[in-house]
Amino acid sequence: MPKEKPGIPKGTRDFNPLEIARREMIFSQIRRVFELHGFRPIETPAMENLSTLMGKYGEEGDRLIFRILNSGDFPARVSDEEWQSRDAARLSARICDKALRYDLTVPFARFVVQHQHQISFPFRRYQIQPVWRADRPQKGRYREFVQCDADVIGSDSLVNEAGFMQIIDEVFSSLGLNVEIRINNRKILAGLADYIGHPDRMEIITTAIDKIEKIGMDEVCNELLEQGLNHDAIEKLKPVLLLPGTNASKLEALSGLLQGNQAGMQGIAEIREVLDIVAVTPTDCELTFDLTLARGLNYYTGAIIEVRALDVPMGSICGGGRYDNLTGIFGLEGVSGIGISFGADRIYDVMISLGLFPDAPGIYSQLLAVNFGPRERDYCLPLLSQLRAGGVRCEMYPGFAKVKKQLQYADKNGIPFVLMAGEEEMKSQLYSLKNMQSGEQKTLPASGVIEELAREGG
RNA sequence: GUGGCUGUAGCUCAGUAGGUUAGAGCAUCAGAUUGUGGUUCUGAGGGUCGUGGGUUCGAGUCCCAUUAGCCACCCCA
Repeated sequence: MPKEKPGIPKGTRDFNPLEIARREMIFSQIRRVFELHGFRPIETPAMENLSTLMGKYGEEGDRLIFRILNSGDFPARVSDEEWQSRDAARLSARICDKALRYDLTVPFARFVVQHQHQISFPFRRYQIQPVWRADRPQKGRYREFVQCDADVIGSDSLVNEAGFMQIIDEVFSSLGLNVEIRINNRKILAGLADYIGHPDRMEIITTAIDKIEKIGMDEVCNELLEQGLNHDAIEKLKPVLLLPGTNASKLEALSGLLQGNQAGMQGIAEIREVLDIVAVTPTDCELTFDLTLARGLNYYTGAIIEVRALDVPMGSICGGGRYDNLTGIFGLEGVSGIGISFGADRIYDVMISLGLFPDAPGIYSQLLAVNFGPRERDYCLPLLSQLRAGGVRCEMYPGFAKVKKQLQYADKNGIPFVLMAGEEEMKSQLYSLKNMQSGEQKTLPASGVIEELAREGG
């Protein structure tokens, strides 16, 4: 029998203790800031009904949803004709009722509608859980990754938008990352589409101009041409997208152009108000109004936000926006919400490449008791209990290995103190305590050991 | 879904114009007089060279297929 090679699905990862410690550092900062802003945690299941997810992320999104094959005799429910059709989308809908969650926003919308009678609005929740996408993995792209979402639902006040700017600023400051927050507004993009005479082509226009930075203006124009926009429209659009200057001057110029366009002017007014509110509080991050920011997720209706690391090329590490009617699809109309999502895994990757993690943030025992034999072991165990009662992490080496081996174990696991007690120590009711960093060794009574560990900041 | 690159020990890689028993470093384990680690020294285990076919007297090396991983596009955290 050939042995099975160990492995995990591509795009997924194992995390060792050091990586966990570092990831936990990111999660705890994000959690701390969310809670400081009054958000409260919820959790939802890893899997949702497939129907809950389908159609919420656009055509591309549907394809990237991980489906879960039904249990039992699922083929019996499928006709021969359906099998023969070989239509993946149709078939999967017949043999899969469930799917892994693709993001946290749609499950949250479902949660809100389902529990609307227990929720008082506006509702501020946060959620830190993994999501899954059947994407082809590459740098900064995983098939399983953790999103850290915060949303306010049931309030259309722009204070929320400003609040999220604040949160983003605080999270990245606390992690020591330099970032640029970019903000735009879907209403401005709608106004722009209208302005160039293609009000119905907003989706195409936005996804095209989103690529300006990547492929350049010329390529974007080519793409728009291919999509059926005429020359005049594109020529009209060009100078707008290249508007130079500060946030204020860009907004000024834009409001001149979009005069009389209701959606556009409203978008401009919204951005201005958000910027004004943000200006009241001090922020570290760059906050730029960027007309070319056009996030694809099709449920955004107002503000759209994206954050990028300044010192490392990486996709967006945080994104979000306002959605006016996400709960509508589940039957709760007229509830506006806004939320953001931190991509913990990308933040981790950025911090690794910048070397921002402290050297040894791991959690390990502070003391190892060397195990000389049954009597010596039983002599030490009560002291270990006492130490733990005082909050000192400690452990007894299992089994009676050579002392050399036991010390090696302490060394490799970064355990700073080793407790040794054999014949001699037991006779005089003492313990030998070795400091692994200095090599220094003291012989002390139990109380002395406890004091020493307390002094070392256990 | 489309394209490019790669696949030799647990890990990182060497491997020369195809030629004998495929190497190194790290890691692991064991020893250097039996209660003292991190340094050093010695030794050991571990590979059907991703898989399948082909060319050849002979293939880790050349050709084809297949598979896995990485990178880019698409889209996104």
